[in-house]
Amino acid sequence: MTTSNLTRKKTSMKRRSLHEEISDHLRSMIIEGELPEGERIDESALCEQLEISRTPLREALKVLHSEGLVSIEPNRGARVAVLTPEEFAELFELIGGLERMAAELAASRATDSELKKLAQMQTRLESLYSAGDRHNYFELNQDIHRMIIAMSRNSTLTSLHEQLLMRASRGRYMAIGTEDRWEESVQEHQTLLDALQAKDSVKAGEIMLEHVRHTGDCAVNALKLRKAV
Amino acid sequence: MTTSNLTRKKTSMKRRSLHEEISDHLRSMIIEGELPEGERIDESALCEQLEISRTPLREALKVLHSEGLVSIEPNRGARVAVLTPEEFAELFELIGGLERMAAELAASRATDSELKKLAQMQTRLESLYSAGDRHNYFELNQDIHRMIIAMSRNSTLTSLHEQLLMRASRGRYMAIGTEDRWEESVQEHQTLLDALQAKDSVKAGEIMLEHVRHTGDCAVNALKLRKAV
DNA sequence: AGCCAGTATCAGGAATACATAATTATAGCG
DNA sequence: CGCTATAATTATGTATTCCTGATACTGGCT
Repeated sequence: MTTSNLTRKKTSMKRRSLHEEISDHLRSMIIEGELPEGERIDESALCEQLEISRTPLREALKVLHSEGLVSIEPNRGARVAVLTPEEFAELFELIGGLERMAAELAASRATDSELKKLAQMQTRLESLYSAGDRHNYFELNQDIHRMIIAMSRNSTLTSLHEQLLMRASRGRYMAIGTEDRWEESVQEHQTLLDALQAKDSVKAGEIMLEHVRHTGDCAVNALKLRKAV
Repeated sequence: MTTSNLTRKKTSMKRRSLHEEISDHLRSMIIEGELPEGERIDESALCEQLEISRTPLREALKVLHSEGLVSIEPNRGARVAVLTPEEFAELFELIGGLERMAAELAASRATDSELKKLAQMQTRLESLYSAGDRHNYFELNQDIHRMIIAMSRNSTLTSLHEQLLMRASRGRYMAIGTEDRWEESVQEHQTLLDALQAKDSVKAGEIMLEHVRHTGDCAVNALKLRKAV
């Protein structure tokens, strides 16, 4: 039997299941802070609010749980995962390692056009810094990091990084809480760019690791202070 | 054979939900190869086999999906995720980076008793190598790696590593497919131990990275060959 | 004979219904 | 008056049912 499936060609229609959409929705609700840390997640209430049934919601909660955004206690329901300073520090340590790896790989794998794009982003970053536009600076900063991760040409690494970033994102904005750290950060980005352009893997990795470590330490301290209140 | 060891006796009721047990069960089924790569997962059939209903099974599938062990196409069901050589290579690259990080941290954080324990394991590893006991060698090898990860004192890193190892485990055993690589591997473990005992973070990290990279390359090649058949 | 259309069948997705554990309220007792 | 035990209530966990989209089959057509 010749099963030549010519009609198998299926345009990647984004057929999103309900639980997928709910996952995304809840994920942003958590990240945006709409659902605060530790908040109890009342299934029935949320179902009513989102106008869905419990089945897909519960599936979504399982997904978010294994992403580390939600904690589930058997027979006691789900709540938005609380991030202790210790966990947050661990997370940043981990992210630092991943970004270092990415920077190393990026140094050896990046194309010229990618480097050029990165240079442009860096220029814009500096102007945003000069303008004191903290919000857009922060956004662009994240984009630059994401760009470097993507330049590693490792999609597994990329998606994992993205996921960890989400877990950490609730605290990450604190990183640029102080002006002096801000200036330092811009500097580090520049030297990192230099290393990448020079295709110096080791150096790029080192700079990135230090950069993230600094950022992380800042954020951890900010978080500890805030928790102490 | 068809006997389900998913007995849920009320007497031994742990706090584990059904979907959690199912997740674990399916996870081992996949890792053990009982459910081969690409195998379609028929929900009704599995439910009947495990004597449960579809609801918890589907929840478990969502979890396994976000762990990367199962792929889900909307309206087309779930199947055991297939690991292409490319993905496998990415995975190993990633694991390499994580283990390097762990080795670096371990070098600075390990206690003397941990180092002693590790040295004992190394001794045993060498004797297993001499005896040609491949199976136990492989087991101990994994334990050593896990031990070093644990010595990093970063539980987030540890659990992530464990998860990635699962995804890769179906191909990992191929790593020691050749004798010469085997001997090399034992050597690398020894020098790694030396570096850890000397608390030389950088060196420990480098050795670990190289070690995993070698192992990975071997495994990737083996996988490619096998896929080509 | 091969191909396409229409239909039948089936499996997965979502909603509802049911069971059970946890929490809270209440009543009885000390 | 307070404490404990037990009942009521609520929310979670699981099963069942319904619905919808996908695949397979059949029959008519070129």
